[in-house]
Amino acid sequence: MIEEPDMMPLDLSDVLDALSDKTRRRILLRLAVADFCCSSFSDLGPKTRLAYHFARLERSGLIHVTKSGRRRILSLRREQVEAFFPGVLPAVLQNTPDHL
Amino acid sequence: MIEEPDMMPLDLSDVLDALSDKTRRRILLRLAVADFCCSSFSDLGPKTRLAYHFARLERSGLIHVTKSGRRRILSLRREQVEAFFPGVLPAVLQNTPDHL
DNA sequence: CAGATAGTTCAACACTTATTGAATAATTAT
DNA sequence: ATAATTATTCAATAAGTGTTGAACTATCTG
Repeated sequence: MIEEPDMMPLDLSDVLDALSDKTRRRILLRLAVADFCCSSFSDLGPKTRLAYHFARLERSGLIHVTKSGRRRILSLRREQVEAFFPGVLPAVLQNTPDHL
Repeated sequence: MIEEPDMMPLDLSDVLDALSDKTRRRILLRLAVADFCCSSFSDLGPKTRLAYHFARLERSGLIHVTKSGRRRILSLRREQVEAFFPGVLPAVLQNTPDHL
């Protein structure tokens, strides 16, 4: 099995728009530490609201979602984002407080 | 006359939202080089459309507008943005191509 | 099989955004 | 005062955003 290159091109407007929401930034901040499943974020809002933001993050290309049993594992597409727009994601996340 | 501190607080969501538009990023890219009046950007779109984007940039706190005769001079609030969200603006502008 | 778990999709709603043409205001020049 | 320049404001329109509750799908457990 070869690693998927997963080089779907990113659009800076889409990325920044995805980053412009506080809930989405908080999600990304946690994913910068480790992968998590959707329900790990339940403290950030009701699941139906989160599902919307997960989908938003996925179609911007910032995260990747993998099915694992009945879970969906979210992971940050750090290298890809950095390859397209170096410096942007680190700068934004460094200015995103982790406290609720 | 004392310099205005002009420390109106910036909000990261507002800033990123302002940065998520390509036309607005192109405006900022030019303002990173020098101050310009509104009509200097006429190649980026009709004036009424630009007026909307100028207003959007101003209320996000990214630019400042000064009257000078019949002109309005736009300037980038670089220090203030950098003071609030270090690294964000440079990272975004470095990933914004200058060509049309 | 039934029941719980994990998560999405849908429809409805209120709100915001971006764009355009027409009208307007302010300033300067003749 | 008239006209030109610079730029904004307004109303209308079309499309996108974020939120919610209800319904749904899929998976696992007993």
